Amino acid sequence: MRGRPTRHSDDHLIGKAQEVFWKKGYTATSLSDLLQVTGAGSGSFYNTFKGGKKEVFKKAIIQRREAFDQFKQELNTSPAPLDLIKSFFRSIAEADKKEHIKGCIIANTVVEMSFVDEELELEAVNILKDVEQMFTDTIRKAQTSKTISNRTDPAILGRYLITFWCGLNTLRRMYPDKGALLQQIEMQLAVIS
Amino acid sequence: MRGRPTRHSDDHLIGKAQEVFWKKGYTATSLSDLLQVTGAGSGSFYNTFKGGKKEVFKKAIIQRREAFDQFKQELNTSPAPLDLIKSFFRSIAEADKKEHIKGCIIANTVVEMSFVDEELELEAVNILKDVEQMFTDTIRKAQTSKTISNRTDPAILGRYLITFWCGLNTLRRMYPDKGALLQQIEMQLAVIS
DNA sequence: TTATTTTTGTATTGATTGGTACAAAAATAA
DNA sequence: TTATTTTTGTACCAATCAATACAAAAATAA
Repeated sequence: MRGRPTRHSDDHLIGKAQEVFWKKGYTATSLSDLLQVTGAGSGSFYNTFKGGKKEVFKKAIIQRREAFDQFKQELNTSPAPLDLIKSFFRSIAEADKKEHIKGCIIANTVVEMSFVDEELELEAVNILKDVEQMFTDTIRKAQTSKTISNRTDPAILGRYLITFWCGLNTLRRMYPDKGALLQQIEMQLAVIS
Repeated sequence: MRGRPTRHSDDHLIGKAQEVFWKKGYTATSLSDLLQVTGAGSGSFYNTFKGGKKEVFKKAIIQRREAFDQFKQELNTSPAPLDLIKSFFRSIAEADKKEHIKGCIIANTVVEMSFVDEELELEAVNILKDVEQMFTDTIRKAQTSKTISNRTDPAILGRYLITFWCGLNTLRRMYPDKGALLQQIEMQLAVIS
């Protein structure tokens, strides 16, 4: 391939941009924020992302979807998939304060984008629905294999877990504290047993 | 009192501003948005709110706190306060689509302001904590009066309800639909019984 | 009436916004 | 080497941002 070598790979730019978007959200993140954190100049930046700020944000969101898809793969090969999901919830309590306050970038996006950008809103909503589907499927299997005794419709319990996830996204900011969060996580996970 | 009469009362300005903030959030709402929706000119606007955009937002938030305080008053004189809270949750399902997508301005603010404005973030967090306290107190009374049989620590159940409220704030955007929401609301309220 | 006070409307500010233009740099292909 | 291609860095752009300056308007007080 011809041309001057790239100093800033797409992944590097998206990764760094994601960090800022995760903290400040889409609207509050300025282009100069992105240029500063990535180290790229605006010429280089727009050469990479013709769609500008919105394109990078979308790619940052898609990167989170891919991380989720990878988790789903691990679930599929796990002997106890429901335990893996429960462990994931419990591990949230272990995060440090800054991570609590950042929350989940997908849930954040659903809240922020409602009347700001329809396309980005839908993208984020669809990811949450995929996560919900994963919850539902896993719970259904756990019911079939008699791993859990709760016989409530798995669709309702899956929706219960995604609601908990989104609630946790705010609770973590109210109480960015391991003890408080773990107590609530254990109480809510006990429903799925 | 001397001086030219006010065409735009504080309450009118705050009320109209609140509508825009509720939909678009703090950052995405521009001053010209506010001037357009209120009908005021920038001179008049800044004469009323020396603190500019931030002052109006704070007053819009405080107005929501006052609406909550009023609900708390009604709770205090109610013969069945827990039922009033449950009815409130159920009434959420009845809202129309636009209301679902707007969600709760306080929960929205907690999510948006994390790394944007510490003062506004704290203000919103404190309101949610007050709501949680109301949940906890009401549940404690219902346990004492043997209105409910669940003997879990009321602090945990109060925190459970505020987590549900915040989760609902995102679930409503995923499924702005009466049936889906009511099903989830009934399932989660059943825990408090 | 005249002086004073307050709100209103308009013009305008400087700073920041997202985004372009363009030439130099730095690689490969011919 | 020379031509071509792509990235980079800098200068710059129009539009919008939140906010101010200021005089006319419209009331009350003296």
